[in-house]
Amino acid sequence: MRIATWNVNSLNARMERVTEWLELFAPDVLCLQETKMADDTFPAAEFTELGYESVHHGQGQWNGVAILSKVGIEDPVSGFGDGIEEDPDARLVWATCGGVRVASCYVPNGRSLDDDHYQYKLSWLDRLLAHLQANATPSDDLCVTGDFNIAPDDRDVWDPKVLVGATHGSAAERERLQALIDWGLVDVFREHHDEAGLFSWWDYRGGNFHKRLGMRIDLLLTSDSVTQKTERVLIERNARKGKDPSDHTPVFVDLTP
DNA sequence: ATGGTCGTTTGACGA
Repeated sequence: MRIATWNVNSLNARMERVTEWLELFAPDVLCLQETKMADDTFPAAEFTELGYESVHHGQGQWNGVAILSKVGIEDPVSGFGDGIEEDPDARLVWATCGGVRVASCYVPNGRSLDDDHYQYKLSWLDRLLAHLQANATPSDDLCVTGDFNIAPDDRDVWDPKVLVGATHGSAAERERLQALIDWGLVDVFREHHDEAGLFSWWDYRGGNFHKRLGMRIDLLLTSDSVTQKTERVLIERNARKGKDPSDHTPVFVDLTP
């Protein structure tokens, strides 16, 4: 089973690239982030024609997350569903696909360390952990994936200096990510690759992709049973090339049956 | 020279 994640930076703008990628890589599950559309404009019928069931949690011009699956969409949940005040942003959707509980997450960017949005980012990550504690156990088959807007360590950014005094690598963010890992998840990409400089996002500006100036912020966090079944984890860098790419490229994991 | 690019959109703002 192949589970992929991709921040598409507008599904309207990216639909051709997404359908092309589905045909080329035939993931069983594809988690999307930043669809930037409302539920009533999500192109579910087009995905059905390609063999995918789907669930979308959108709001309109910003945010929006989805899960596409060829192996079933069971028990979909949008948002945290924890009875506390609803998240104002559409950033989380869950579904069980082929026996794996999958989350498509779009963690808040944070903007800057002195911005209210940074506190929202930290509290959002706290709430994700609380949601896991309340709704899952580490012995479940879990794949919590998406755009975390966190570079887990200094190998995951082209120059660690850009993270000094900035978001994406602050101690508080990395502590939140570590708390998810301590609960019972693994950044499964790092089970298979040690090198620095393997990125999933590159700023559109300044030719950063071609200069290899990026970050690895799109993560697949797997529970132990899923980690044990992992054959490979790949960043599909070619999807960042060519006409009208997203600024993120897909990352996927292949599991043995 | 203190920007650079895309997306939402038609004036800025978010990433």
